[in-house]
Amino acid sequence: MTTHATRKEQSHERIVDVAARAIRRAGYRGIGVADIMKEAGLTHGGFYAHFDSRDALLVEAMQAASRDNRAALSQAMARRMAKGRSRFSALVLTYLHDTQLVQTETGCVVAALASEMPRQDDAVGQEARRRVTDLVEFVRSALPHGVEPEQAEVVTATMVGALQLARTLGGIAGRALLAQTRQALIQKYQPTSDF
Amino acid sequence: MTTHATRKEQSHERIVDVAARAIRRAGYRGIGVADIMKEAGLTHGGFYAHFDSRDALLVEAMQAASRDNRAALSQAMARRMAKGRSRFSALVLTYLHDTQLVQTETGCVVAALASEMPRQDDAVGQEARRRVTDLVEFVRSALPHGVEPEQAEVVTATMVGALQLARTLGGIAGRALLAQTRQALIQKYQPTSDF
DNA sequence: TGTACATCAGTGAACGCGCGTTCACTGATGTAC
DNA sequence: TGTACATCAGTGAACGCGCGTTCACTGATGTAC
Repeated sequence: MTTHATRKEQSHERIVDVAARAIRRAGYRGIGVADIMKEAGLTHGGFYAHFDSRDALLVEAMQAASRDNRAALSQAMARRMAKGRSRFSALVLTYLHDTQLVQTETGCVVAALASEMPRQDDAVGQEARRRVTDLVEFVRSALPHGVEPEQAEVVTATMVGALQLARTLGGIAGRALLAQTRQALIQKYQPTSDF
Repeated sequence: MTTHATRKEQSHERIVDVAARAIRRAGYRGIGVADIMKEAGLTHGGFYAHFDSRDALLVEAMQAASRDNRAALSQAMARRMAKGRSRFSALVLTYLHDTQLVQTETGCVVAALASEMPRQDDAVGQEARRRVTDLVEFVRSALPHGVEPEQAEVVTATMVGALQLARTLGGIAGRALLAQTRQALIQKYQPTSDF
């Protein structure tokens, strides 16, 4: 709980950060322990001094991915709100921005892994559920006044689904899908053009 | 193109059918060639007399999964329409029915694999894009009169996302998310209560 | 109807490879005096 | 300030295992006459 982390803590953080990007880029099973360690500038042997198992790393990686993405999301939203956008519009425009099509590895961990999440057991599955509920709560906190809080689940599903389908389609079709979804969400929940 | 398939064609169909369920249950990488063959009542050696590669099977499996699910979907929708539901309401109520929470292996292949789809190359990636566009077109064909056709993408994203999040959450939370999404979609696009 | 042979569909051992995990060891850092 | 030693963080070889793929072979089915 101080400013200067030990050598080991720095390594730990680096490994988790590499894994947080790797799972979003390649999926839960898309990258191995050895490659993660190499990308963190280490050799694979040292891994188990940091984590009990590969699954334990996945849990920490999901947390880190969520924390980092939430910070970036909030920052980008703040910029839009400073320009007069409502919090809800800022969320939709940021979460479904065209750049999200290719920024999978620093993007939303739920969108990156949603269809793999139901298959995860134990600690990984539990952490996946937390990531979904956290995202839903974040969306709920950004709903415009007057909108029923129960709409948070629907808005979250729409945004997560749209990002996945757009990434699958790619290119022009993907960008069109994102644009239509942005417009539809804002038009439905924030029809008074923003303020 | 006749009624009685050869011995080999029957095996081929059985393998594809097993794979179509396996990828929806476990993901693209969740089951191996040997296990698929065993589940089809064969041994793994014969696999390459049927397919050029594992990827070639995945392509056929996605097609079969889509075809079978579309048939089941249409049938269940027809039952609801016979009871007075509109085509759109029937689609939403069927696609987001509570039973879909656990029927992953016979359910929608897009919902089962959406977050893995953007990572697939070549033939598998191409088939994944086809499965997405096909689903969007099916949804478009079910939109109520008067709704802009461009809404098909948004509705599809909402349904696919909702099914994934609900499956991740599971249990009561999952069913609540499905119910809210069903209600929101029908209320928005088919507010005149159905007919 | 029966025999001889070709083709077909599937078998099971083997391959090279990459994975998660373990472990004996090493070199660097920190502490005691 | 310097020496001796303990601890710490990371190394790299090795393990058992499962995977996709290949291939020589076998038994069953179908065809020719």
